[in-house]
Amino acid sequence: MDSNQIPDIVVERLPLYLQTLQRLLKEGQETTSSKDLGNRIGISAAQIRKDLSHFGGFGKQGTGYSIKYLIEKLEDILNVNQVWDIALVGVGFLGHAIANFDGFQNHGFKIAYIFDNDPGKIGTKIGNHEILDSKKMKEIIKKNKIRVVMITVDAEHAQDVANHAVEAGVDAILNYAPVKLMVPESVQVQNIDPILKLQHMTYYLR
Amino acid sequence: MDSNQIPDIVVERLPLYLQTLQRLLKEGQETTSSKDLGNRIGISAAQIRKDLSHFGGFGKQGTGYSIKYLIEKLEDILNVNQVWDIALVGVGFLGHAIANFDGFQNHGFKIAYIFDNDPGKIGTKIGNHEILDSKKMKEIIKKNKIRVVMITVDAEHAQDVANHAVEAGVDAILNYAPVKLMVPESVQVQNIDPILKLQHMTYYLR
DNA sequence: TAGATTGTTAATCGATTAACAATC
DNA sequence: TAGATTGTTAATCGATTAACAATC
Repeated sequence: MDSNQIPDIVVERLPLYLQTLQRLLKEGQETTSSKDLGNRIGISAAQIRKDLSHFGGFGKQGTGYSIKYLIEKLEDILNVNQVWDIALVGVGFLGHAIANFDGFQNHGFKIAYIFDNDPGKIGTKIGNHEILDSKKMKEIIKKNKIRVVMITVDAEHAQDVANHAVEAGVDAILNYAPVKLMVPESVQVQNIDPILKLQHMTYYLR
Repeated sequence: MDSNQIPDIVVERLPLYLQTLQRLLKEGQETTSSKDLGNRIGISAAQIRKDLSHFGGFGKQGTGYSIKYLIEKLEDILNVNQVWDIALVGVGFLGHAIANFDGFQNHGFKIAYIFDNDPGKIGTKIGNHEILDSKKMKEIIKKNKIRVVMITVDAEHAQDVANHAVEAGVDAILNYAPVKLMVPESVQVQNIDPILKLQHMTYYLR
């Protein structure tokens, strides 16, 4: 166990470990080793052991790790042994796709509120969610203590939405707009931008 | 100029530099400095200069970088001074959203072919693209020398699609399915998975 | 017991930062 | 000229890997 600050690059790998372990469990496997897990993920066994050792000793010499137990531990560490209500802001094609995505539920998340500022959309439904007026976002986030927001509005409005969300008390933002959001240091931001990923790959295409 | 292998972590940052420079150009700015750019992106000026120095000297002492010139150079380096035709496979909500996204065009990409295996979808249209039968994917990719594929099918079918794409000659895959794809070393893979990003953030939420 | 695999320490490797001469 | 900023070298920092005693 290490009570110092955990490097963020280690934290970043934990969800990947969790995902892989969950797949193995589903496939009926009961134990794994750092070697096995590393092979599947494409990283070294040493790195997996080192990463996990920041949080404790979860394995047994000779036999490796109980998948079920390690999943539990990782869920605890990542705080996904609970369900986080998410507010989704922006109902374009992308927001619509995310609102209809059913993969969040089993992994610690739930789209709980959906906002848009288009009068033509407000009041209509996606699944069983009514689209709410963005004007009410701040109030509703505050009242329901929502801490996680997904932003799927266009680049021009993303910073505005982020500002309102932060004022309402949100402290994690998953941003799909192609802009760097300016937020207080205490607020987590992660970006998803397919263009950056594509351009990263085309570098290698000659 | 450095003729050795460029670290991938450097390559990964270049699209972000390009994106930021394009925004600055749009805002009417004509020159920038490593300090200015660093401030906007949230990294050090030294790192930007070091990164760029792998590819050549693009700036002028005292005045910094011509934004227009640096954009040109980065587009050359990233091979996005051309338009890459992309094949999109899987027309669920997400595939639909991507097919309708108009942000690719100006950044080096174009959705050129869309595939699905659902007879109810084949032959219907998204915008002016007809949805084609996945059975024809391999042939069409080969014939049209498509090198980039986006996979938006579910986790169970993603590896299958990847296999066919690779057999057809594709060498870059943007994968939205929550699985690690097994492909030859020569094939680039990038993953987009919102759950991993969300769990990365919830680690920090106490 | 013999084989396998952990958790941890030390060694290696690589990335970032600081500093500065060169020069616009 | 004086101020600003580059490109590059050396110093620092941090992450990954190798190795191994402990032990299931």
